[in-house]
Amino acid sequence: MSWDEDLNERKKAILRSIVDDYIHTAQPVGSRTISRKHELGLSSATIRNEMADLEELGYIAQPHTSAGRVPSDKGYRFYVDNLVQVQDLANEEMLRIRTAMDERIGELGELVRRAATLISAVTGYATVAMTPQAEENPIRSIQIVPVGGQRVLVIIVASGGVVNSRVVRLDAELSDEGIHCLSAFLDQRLSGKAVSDIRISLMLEAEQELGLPDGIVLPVVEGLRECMRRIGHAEIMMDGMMNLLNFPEFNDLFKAREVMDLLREDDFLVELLQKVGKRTNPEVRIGAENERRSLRDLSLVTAGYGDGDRRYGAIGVIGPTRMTYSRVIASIDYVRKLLDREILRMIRD
Amino acid sequence: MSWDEDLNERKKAILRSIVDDYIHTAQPVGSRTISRKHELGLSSATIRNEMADLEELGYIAQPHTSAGRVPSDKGYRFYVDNLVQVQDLANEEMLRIRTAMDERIGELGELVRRAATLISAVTGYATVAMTPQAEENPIRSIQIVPVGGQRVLVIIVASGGVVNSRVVRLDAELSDEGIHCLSAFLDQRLSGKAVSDIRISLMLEAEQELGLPDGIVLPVVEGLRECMRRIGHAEIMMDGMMNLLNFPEFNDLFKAREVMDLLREDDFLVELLQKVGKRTNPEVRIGAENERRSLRDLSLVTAGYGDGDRRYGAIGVIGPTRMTYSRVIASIDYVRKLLDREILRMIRD
DNA sequence: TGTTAGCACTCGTGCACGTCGAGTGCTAAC
DNA sequence: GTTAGCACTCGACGTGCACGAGTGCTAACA
Repeated sequence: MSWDEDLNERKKAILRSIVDDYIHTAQPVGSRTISRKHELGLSSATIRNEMADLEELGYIAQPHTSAGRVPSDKGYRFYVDNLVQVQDLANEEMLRIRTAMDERIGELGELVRRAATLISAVTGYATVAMTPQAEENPIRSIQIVPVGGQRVLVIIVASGGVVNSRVVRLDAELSDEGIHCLSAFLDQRLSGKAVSDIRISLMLEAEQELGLPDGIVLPVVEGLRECMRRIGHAEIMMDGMMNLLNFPEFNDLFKAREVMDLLREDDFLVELLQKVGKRTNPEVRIGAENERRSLRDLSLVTAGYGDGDRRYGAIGVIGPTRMTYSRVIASIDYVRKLLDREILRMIRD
Repeated sequence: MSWDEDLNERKKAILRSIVDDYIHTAQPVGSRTISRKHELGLSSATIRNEMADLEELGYIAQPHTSAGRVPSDKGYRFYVDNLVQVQDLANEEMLRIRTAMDERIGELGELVRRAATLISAVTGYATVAMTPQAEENPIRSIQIVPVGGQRVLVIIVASGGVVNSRVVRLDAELSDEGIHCLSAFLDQRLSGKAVSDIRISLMLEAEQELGLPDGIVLPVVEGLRECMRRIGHAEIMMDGMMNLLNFPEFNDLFKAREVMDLLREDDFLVELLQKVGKRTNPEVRIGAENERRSLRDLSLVTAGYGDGDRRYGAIGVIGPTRMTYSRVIASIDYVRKLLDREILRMIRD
């Protein structure tokens, strides 16, 4: 759209005032309010005239005749595209985020979860995050480590350096050496392969060659499969959903439930975040720009992170359309950068 | 209390009818409803007389003059102690739970999380669960495993067979053999010790004796400490909070928020569940029997699980006072038994 | 003596109506 | 082009009223 032709500077200033005010109060904004609070040097009557124009152009709307104005989706869109000034987070906030993200965490999932927690703490909205996924990820190495009590820790490192592990209970006893041999065997046979290459023949071979009893190889392989399943499937992390209940737009319990239910649909969230996956710059989807009906009163700010190539995930903030876009965009962008850095640190080897 | 003297059989039957009905409808129960729905062979007038008595005795109450009756906390208490018939879950339900709990899961935390999910799925309420904790748990064994990219997996097994692991990024490069040596060194030096025995002297010793560069031992030890911290501190798992929004008693958004906020106070939940920790039989706390103000409209059913000795955790269901006690008690008891079994499997070695 | 039918009474719910005030659009004056 | 003034609109809120569910009480019945 060719926005700039539409609005002169004064209209822009007034629109900005309306949006800013509404973001804070959640109440329709009247002409008098603007002429008092914001120092535009204009009387309420003048502002009323401009507001009538803005309404005709579709940037704002009136909930009912004698109410103030409320930004429309188009109004928010213009605000986000042209009016909002994204400024860096405060130094303390950046420091806090950086410190929390910089604790030598070696597992991506843990890091992403932490990122989500930080973002919702900083913004006060709900955050969703998706871990990178890479189906048909070749196995780089496998290790089986005894942890006592007929249990072993199954560790898998996939290409790209993703690690996953799981404690598995065996159905039979096996010496530490036996476990070590099995570990070496599986590592040697499966390195470079995909998990779908694990076949029954391989399992039988392992049992025969190493002289293993029943009840060893099967649980281990099940564990490997589960680990690879977790690596291959994107994992969704969430935080701060309860924050949403603070906002008056969720006073309608039905709406609140609708959104909460939506946020439990992992499949939907995966699809949503995959779409934005590769776009690193924060992207804003406002109200009805969202396809899902239950999101049409909400806004979504998303950004992708990743290694710049195959492995990418995304983070997103969900809040009312009158969210503090500048702050949200700044936070999400900052955290994204940190994630990018960490992911590069992890895969370099 | 010496309940039985208070109520004759007919009063008991009427009280049971009131509670049963109210649990389903959440509407005050009138005398006519009872005389129609429940086949007691009594007219509404008779029932009215009995209800007046029950009210005087404090078992039921009237929200206002022309409304039906609602069970009081005392009424629920009597119902739970004397009237409710706990019956086993349906066979399919038990099977479903058993199958999900029986997947050779070797890590207690994972198991407990699954237990919580199952309980809230079966009951339709919210579930909280606490993992066993054992502060000052001696270390049984330590293993450090390279996973590529200057990262190692730090694995700790504490007494009682609890396993915890974490991927840690090192600040310097180290060969696989070097890592192996460090692993053996730490394992040998720290087995049987508590985590508080890790001193700077030990770390310096490790660096000198093994000729390690800076940036290796510190991250590893930090990782160990974090693992032990997780093992030592009880972890709280939750599931099904959103279920609560379904119930009309949460239509008051303020109340809903209050409860949700409470459920985020891990400290409070730990304290709560620790109190019941060792009592294995399901215990019911109704309404005002709870100390916390925000729980006074809710009921809590809890049960402890563990090895019968030092290590114990607890699970609990939170719902409106008009919860389906029989079902909740049955579910929680069944899951508890399975947890007991698994925990014994894990520590035997 | 226990049970029941009948009836007056209570009180929350839903609806119509009136008042109040915030905010608007329009007009005329500056 | 800007602003003061004014009539108008409409939601919020309070009041009054009819309705109905449910009660307690009394008197009749078994």
